[in-house]
Parts: sequence; C-alpha cells; structure tokens
Amino acid sequence: MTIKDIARLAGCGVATVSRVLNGGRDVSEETRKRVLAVVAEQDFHPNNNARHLKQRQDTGVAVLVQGSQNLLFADLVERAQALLRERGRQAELYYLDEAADGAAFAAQLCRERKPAGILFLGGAAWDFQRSFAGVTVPCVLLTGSARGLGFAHLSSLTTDDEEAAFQAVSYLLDRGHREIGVLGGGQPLSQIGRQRLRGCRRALEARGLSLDEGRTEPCRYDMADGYAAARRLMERCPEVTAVFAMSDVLAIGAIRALGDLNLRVPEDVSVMGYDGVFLARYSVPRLTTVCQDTDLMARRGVELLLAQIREEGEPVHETAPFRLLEGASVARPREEKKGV
Amino acid sequence: MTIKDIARLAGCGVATVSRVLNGGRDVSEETRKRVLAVVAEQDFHPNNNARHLKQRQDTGVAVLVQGSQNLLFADLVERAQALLRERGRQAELYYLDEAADGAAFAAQLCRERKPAGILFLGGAAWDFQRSFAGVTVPCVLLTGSARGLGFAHLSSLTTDDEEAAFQAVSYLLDRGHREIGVLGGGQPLSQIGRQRLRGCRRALEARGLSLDEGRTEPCRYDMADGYAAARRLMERCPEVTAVFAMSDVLAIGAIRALGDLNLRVPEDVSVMGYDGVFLARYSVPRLTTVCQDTDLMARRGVELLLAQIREEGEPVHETAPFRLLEGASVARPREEKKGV
DNA sequence: CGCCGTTCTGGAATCGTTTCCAGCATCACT
DNA sequence: AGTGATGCTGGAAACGATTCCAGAACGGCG
Repeated sequence: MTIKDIARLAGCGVATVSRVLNGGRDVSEETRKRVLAVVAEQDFHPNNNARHLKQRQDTGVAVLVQGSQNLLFADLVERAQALLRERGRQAELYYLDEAADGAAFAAQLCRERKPAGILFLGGAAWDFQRSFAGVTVPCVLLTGSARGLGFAHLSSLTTDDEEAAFQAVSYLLDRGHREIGVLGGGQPLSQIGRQRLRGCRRALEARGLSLDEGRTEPCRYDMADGYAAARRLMERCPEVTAVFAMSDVLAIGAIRALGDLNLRVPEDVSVMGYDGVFLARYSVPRLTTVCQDTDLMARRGVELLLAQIREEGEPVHETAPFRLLEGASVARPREEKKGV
Repeated sequence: MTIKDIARLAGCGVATVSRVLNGGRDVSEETRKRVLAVVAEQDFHPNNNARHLKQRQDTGVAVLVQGSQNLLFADLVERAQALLRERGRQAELYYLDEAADGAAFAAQLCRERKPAGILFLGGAAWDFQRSFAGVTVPCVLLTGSARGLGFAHLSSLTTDDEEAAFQAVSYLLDRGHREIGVLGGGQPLSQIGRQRLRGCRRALEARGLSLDEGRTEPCRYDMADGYAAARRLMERCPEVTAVFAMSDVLAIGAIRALGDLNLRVPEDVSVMGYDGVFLARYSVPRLTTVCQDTDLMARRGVELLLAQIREEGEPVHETAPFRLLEGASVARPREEKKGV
C-alpha cells in the first residue's frame, strides 16, 4: 500500500496525494476530501524512510540521557517525550552509560539517522566542538554542563549550580553545622560537580570556614555509589554532622549507609539532597533538597529545541529556577561540638 | 558524500561499495581493502533512510515502556538497550503513559518507522489481535500480561504472577498476619493485577481465610497513588497488620503514608513489596519484596527478540524466575489480635 | 475574441541505498 | 581448443515518498 495506490483509488496523481498529506496547499477542497477519505479507509500511513530520504531529514527528535538511575531524568524524559509527541514530533530516547562518550554517540546518530534535533539530558562536559565538526543539528542541553557551548547550534537550559550549592550549604550552616561532608559530582569530577563544589566553598568561606578536601567524596550518580561514598566519608571523618549529596539518589544511598552505621537521620547526621525528584517526597525521612522544576524545564527545553528547528534566531542560554524544599532530613547538629 | 562518491574515489562501482559495507561477500580482498580505506578516510556513514527504504525494514529495535515511574523498567530498559547496542542494533525507547493505548501506538510505529522488532515492557493487557492485524513484526513481551498471546509473532517472558503473589502472601501468613491489605494492580485492574489477586486469594484460602474485597485497593503504579491508596486502606480498615503492595514503588508510597498516620513499619504494620528494584535495597526500612532478576530478564528478552528477528522457529513463552528478598519491612504482627 | 493570470493537476526526476543480472576473466577439465 | 563452472564486477532498476515544472481549465478584461 503506497501513495501510488491511494492515487489510483482516489483517481488522481501521486503529487496530489502527497500535497494532501503535507498540509494540503494548492489542492481543491473537493479532491482533498476524496483523498483523505481513501487514506482513512485504507488506514494508510506514509513510509517515513522514503519521506525522510527525500527530505534529507527526519522529523523525529532524539533524546539522549546519560546516567539512567538519576531519577531527575526519569521525570524530565517522560514529560519531554509527551510534549514533543503533542507537537507532532516522535521522540526517540537513548540511554547512555555515565562513562560513555555522549558527544561521539550523538554525532554518529546524526549521520545515520538524521534527527531534526537533539535534546541532551545530563552528561558531563561534552566537547561539541570536536565531535560535532561538520554536523549542524539543533541541540538543547538540559541540566548539563556549560562547557562547549561555543557550538553554534546549541541552546541550553541549566540550573545555576554554583548558586544552588551555595544556598544548600548555607542552609546547613544557618542551622549550626560546621563539619560538612560533600558527596557526588561524578567520578572523575565533572564540570557540574566542580561548579557545585565552588558553591560549597563560597558558602563556607562566607563564614570564615574553608572547604576541607578530605570531606568531599566524588562519586557517580547512583544509589550504590552514594552508599559507598557515605560510608567512606563517615569512617574517615566521624566528626561530620551534615552531608550535602549532589543528587537525591545519592542522598537515599547515604541515608541507608548512615543507618547501617547506627547513625540516625537527622538526629545524628543531617542530609541535604539535590534535584527534588518525586522520591524525595516519599523517602524516610522526607528529603530536604534543592528542588528543580522538572515540568518547567521540560516544557522550556522542548520550546527551545522546536524554536531552533524552526530556525528562529540564535541559540540562547537560559538559567532554570530552583528552590529549597524543606523535608525532614536536616536538623540542628546534636551537640555543637565546635560552636563558633 | 554518498556511496557514489566512495565508488568514484575507490575506482569501482556503487554495487561493490554496497557489498563491502554489508558483510563483503563476493568481493576480492584487494578491492575490499581499498574501499574500506576510502570509507574510513572520508568518515563515511551510509544513509539509513535510503538503506531502510530499500530493505523495507529498519535494523533498529523499538522498546516500548508503559508506566515510566516503575523503577523495575528503569533497570530493564538500561540493560536491554545496552545489550541490543552490543549486538549492533540501535534501540529506540518510547515511554507511554500508563493509560495510553500501547498496542495502537506500536502498530503505528510499525507502519511508519518499520523497526526490526519491538520489545514491550509492562503494559496492561494489550489486544494484539485487533491492533496488529496485518502487521508482522517480531515482538517480545517482558513482564507484561499474557492476554493476546495468540498474536503469531509474539514471544513472551513473564513472571508467574499468581505464584509469586501466592508466595508473598504466604510469607506474611507464615509470620502470623491474618488481616492483610492489598495495593495496586492497575486502575482499572489489569490482567496482571487480577493474576496477582488470584495468588493472594489462593494463599488465604489455603489457610481457611478468604480475600476481603474491601481490603484491596487497585491503583496505578506510582508513588503518589501508592500513598493515597495506603491511606484509604488504613483509614477504612485499621485492623490491617500487613500490606502487600504489587510494586516496590507502591510500597515506598505506602510506607510514607503509614508514617504520616503514625504507624511504624514493620512494628505496627508490615509491608511487602514486589519487583526488587535497586531502591528496595536502600529504602528505610529495607523492603522485603518479590525480587525479579532484571539482568536475566533483559538478557533473555533480547535473545528471544533477536532469535525471532532471525526467524528462528516459533515464538516461545517462557517464565522468569523470582525469589523472595528478605528486608526489614516485615515483622510479626504486634499483637496477634486474631491468633487462630 | 485573444490574451493573461490564477488555480489545480499529474508526469517525471530525485533522494541514496540495495540487489538483480549480465558480462568478463580466469581456471580446470575433457 | 572448447566447455562450463566460478569469482568479481558495475550498470541499472527498484524502494516510496517529495517536488519541480509544464500544462489544462477557467475567469476577467481590453
């Protein structure tokens, strides 16, 4: 069943059928009706491969996600895919290992499948300049690192990670914590991780304290790593009264680790998360966390991508809002061992 | 840069280049080397749209996931996609809302994109017979319902849901629980939900008890629904001493709900989960749950799909193993109010 | 009536592959 | 030397859409 058959059944030429199928300009109302009737009757769907071959581009959009266990992405991905579908664009999802070379994968995807655009979720600092040489496809980076933004077709929507980390640690300091451990940031430390660490340092230095490198535990963004890192941290630095985990997933792993060390949260040790995923609102105890607005991010990210696909102006770089969500995982330190 | 240019540069015909690119049968070693050199030098990638148009099929595989918050699928999806990639098949992921008509979506996907196969994760009872009329694409159903297995191109790998539920509830009964609530199964109740309920009923009847319909709370598979359902259940039936949640995600929501009602887990109420996702091992308290082997399921599921794509024999229907994973969310009932 | 502009139409070229098929060597064997 | 089998090769015909372009039909106007 091809466009030719439809043409025959509708008593017209293939060109006319094609025109009807693509917006129906320059076709009389009568023929249009007739063709559409046949299409519906035969349950005809045009072959995308043929269509894209001729148009030299896919209408679909690729969504690349790096780090599958990060629940922040689960929220974002579902939302983004639904929004894209509403706008008539199929969104294909690709999960990549945290260690994989996302930029190279994306470049290959462009050459082979030629998507109309790419939405990047997470990922370390990718070198678009290098891998995307010669590739011109609209891209949007969500929650990723800002490195390589020189790439001409890349928009971005990222949280001000330094400021968010600054506020998170300040929140802990406000409640009297002085011995603060830090978990996460990628292994090895990613661009984002470094930004967040900068925020931590700034918060500490604003109180005349300094970031103790011995109390930072870089690790990947999954629960197992969060668990392991928290254990290492507490065994090495038992004086720590609060932990700032750079992801809620890590925070969950850390809480479990603390429990296994017979430390209660938040009575003995406070835990601050990051992301504000749905799980944060259901964990025991509820997480106090830096909450990102996934709904807004998905919506705006999709908008930016579609705007670029329509070639409306230059790529833009925006900052996504965040707010501190108070749960029950942070309290004042048990005894202010080192009260200033 | 097309195959024609490569042919020109390598001093041969397009047919030869194509043969080299596809396994290189019937090509002299010398020409093969020469062509490959040019391909590498020019960083040439054949156009997939043209290729698939001619072959009338995509080499890629589609993975359909229904119910994005179900963490069981997160595990499975990542694993399956990685395995497929290893086997040289790009896997595109599509998330569907739990309420969406997955079979219709899949049918449309087949007509438009023509994937080599489809891997289904989850989903209620889909009517393959109806939606897939005329479509012949290899399919594998993982963890889904068994309805519609009459579809000729469908293999399946499913857990024996009835038996698993039987064992889960028996475990609770063994520990002295008599007033047992049940959460989940889809809203409205899915095929799988009904099977699990049958298992519950069988376990209860084996002890001379019966399944009290008033103590079952059908709900969707996400934390918010689990929370709400658990609250409804406990407010209506305060005598309940143990809850069987048909998914770990629901169990987490339920634990939070019980906490908000000032009921401790497991001291006041025990909670049994289902799935054995990574989160189960890190939650507080650790979940006692029916653990499915996601690694094995992904591996075997991919194998079944690839076998069908290679057209090796008839579709098969297999059962995936499970085992009870003991955590700390189940204890004996506080006081055996109705000790037999 | 002749001419032009507008609106609609369908044939044919095109996109970049795969694959059929015919053709040419080369070789072994009668 | 003639024959047939075998191995490589390249030209050309698909695949199923889009889109260019030329042409038909029609109406309005001088």
